[in-house]
Amino acid sequence: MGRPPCCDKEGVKKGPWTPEEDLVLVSYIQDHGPGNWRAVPTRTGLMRCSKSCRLRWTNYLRPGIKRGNFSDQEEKLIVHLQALLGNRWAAIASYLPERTDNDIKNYWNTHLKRKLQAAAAGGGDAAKPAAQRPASSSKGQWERRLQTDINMARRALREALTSLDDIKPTTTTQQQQLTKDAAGSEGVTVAAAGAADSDSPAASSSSGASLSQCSPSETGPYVLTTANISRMLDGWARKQGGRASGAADSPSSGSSASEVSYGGGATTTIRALGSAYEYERKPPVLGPEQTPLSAIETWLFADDSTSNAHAVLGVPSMDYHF
DNA sequence: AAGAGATCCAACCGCTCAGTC
DNA sequence: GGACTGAGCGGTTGGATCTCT
Repeated sequence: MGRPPCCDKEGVKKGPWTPEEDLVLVSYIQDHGPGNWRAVPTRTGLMRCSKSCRLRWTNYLRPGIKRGNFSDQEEKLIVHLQALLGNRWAAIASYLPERTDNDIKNYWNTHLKRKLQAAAAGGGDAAKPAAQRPASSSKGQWERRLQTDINMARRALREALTSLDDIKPTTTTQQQQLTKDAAGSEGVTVAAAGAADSDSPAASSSSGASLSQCSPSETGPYVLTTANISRMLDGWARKQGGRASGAADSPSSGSSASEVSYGGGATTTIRALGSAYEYERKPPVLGPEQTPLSAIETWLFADDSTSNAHAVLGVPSMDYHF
């Protein structure tokens, strides 16, 4: 039996989302939370497939998403997780809370795969994507396998993180700088989000992610706008019942505001209310004082019993041993 | 300056899984 | 237990942008 389409083909809009659509979706989710995607198009009036709405939210509008500019740590982690898990991008993304599976998948396909192929051609095949293992037919099966292999995963991740030590600066000041850089890119506070990572190469790349730093005169309004919507969401959810699109809510004391510019000049000021991901299912974004992988590392080394990891990664109370 | 090719990424498609009746 | 439905996942594609010649 053929599965019926999730939505009628007629009258369903496709292609890039407009800022107006984004706002409608964001406003709806502010009020109702993500979920029940089937109802979203009808309730919002969006001429979009429910799947499209969900995808737009999870991959672009969801708060706490970091775009582009993959760090060496993230890169290494992705490579090793891919080797362990195969192309299970959602599972891999679960270890990188700020990244979407789509983002990781794209990054893998456009950067890492090629890198590894080049590395393999160069002789070393240690990082060979071993994930050409046959995909299991059942999520339950692979989750069980994952459970079974959890220690192997931890070991491999330790190797990944340890090998970073060869890349990373090793002096104290350099480590501090590294931590600061990571924090700068991770601690996307509403006020300063646009200025994150200004010194990284990728920040000046052509990717849409970096465009959030550009002025409207430098970029089209759309990318800037959606980036700001995403940023706006970083602070949205604390106040129940408040609608950001209304922009009428008074900000809580001391909160910062982010301005969302639309189209050719109409500007909607969105008051950011602080960071609370009320409806967020992924783990919360790490604070600016943490390195981006510390949560993973904490997990990674949770059941080990030695203690030189912090010397390597600058993360306190983390064990690290071989 | 302009055209061709390469690159990147947002979005779509089709499938499977899980929950409900 | 089977049918149905919603949600999620991974593969793929279309088009915008960048780079090279």
